[in-house]
Amino acid sequence: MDPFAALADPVRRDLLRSMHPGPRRVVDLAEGRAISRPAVSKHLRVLARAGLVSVEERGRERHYRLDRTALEPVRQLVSELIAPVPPSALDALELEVRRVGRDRRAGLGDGTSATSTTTTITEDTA
Amino acid sequence: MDPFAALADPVRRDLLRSMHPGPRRVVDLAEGRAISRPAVSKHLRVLARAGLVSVEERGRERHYRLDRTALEPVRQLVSELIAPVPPSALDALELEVRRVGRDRRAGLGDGTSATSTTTTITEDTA
DNA sequence: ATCATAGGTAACCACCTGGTTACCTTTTGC
DNA sequence: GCAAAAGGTAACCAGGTGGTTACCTATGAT
Repeated sequence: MDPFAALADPVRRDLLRSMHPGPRRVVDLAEGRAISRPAVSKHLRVLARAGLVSVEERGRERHYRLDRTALEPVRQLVSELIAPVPPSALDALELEVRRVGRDRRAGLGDGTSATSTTTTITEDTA
Repeated sequence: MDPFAALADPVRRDLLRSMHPGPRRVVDLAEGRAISRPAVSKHLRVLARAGLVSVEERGRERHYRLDRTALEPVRQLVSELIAPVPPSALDALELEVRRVGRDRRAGLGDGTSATSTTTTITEDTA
């Protein structure tokens, strides 16, 4: 289970937030939640396998601690995607534009493209 | 579908990377991949519903463009979790430490805790 | 010694997900 | 006008996910 998949569940994200200030016991982590303790246990196992938490066994208690290093791939992807197109990639973009141009060669004189419609799909509550 | 869930799939992450330099057509996005075009279509719909991409219809082509703004919640969570414990939260940490101390009152004199074992679970290839 | 507490595991279940093939519509090229 | 290309949708299927209850072990408190 990679960190991305582990972060996909809102419960797990919230568990991580709970551990942010410091290690937490399973009972404490389960306390406020609507779901059962075994469910929390499962989520913690997922987080552990993703490397996002480490466990410290203290007697009968297990203290789960956030392991920030496993967030690195996520941080990296986000900055990679947020970053403006690097100069070195401008060639590729240029090529793409030229290829599209070739596809619709002779077509619509200016790029104002009357048929072009940009749509942002909004969660249609299906 | 929230952006976190959308990013959980490696194919979708790669699709986003493909769109990073600029908008891409569905055929182009499907080209290199092992999966069928309808499968790509489905992934694109998921990305669209998460707000991570927008579509520009150009005749029979649909150009999918990365929408960076939808990445904001992800970026925020990561920095929230990576950030060191803010001074204002130190009280909570303190309280937690004190509570644990109360729990094992009279117990183990120093904190060197012989029974304490920190374990980092590594993907056991189940 | 005994009882409560912490917490993991197993078995089960409903539902979602990601993939497929088949098919359909619309636009474009000739 | 007609064939090809772009791409969405439907129906279907296997497998994963998240939840539950029941149960078990181990540690700590009295």
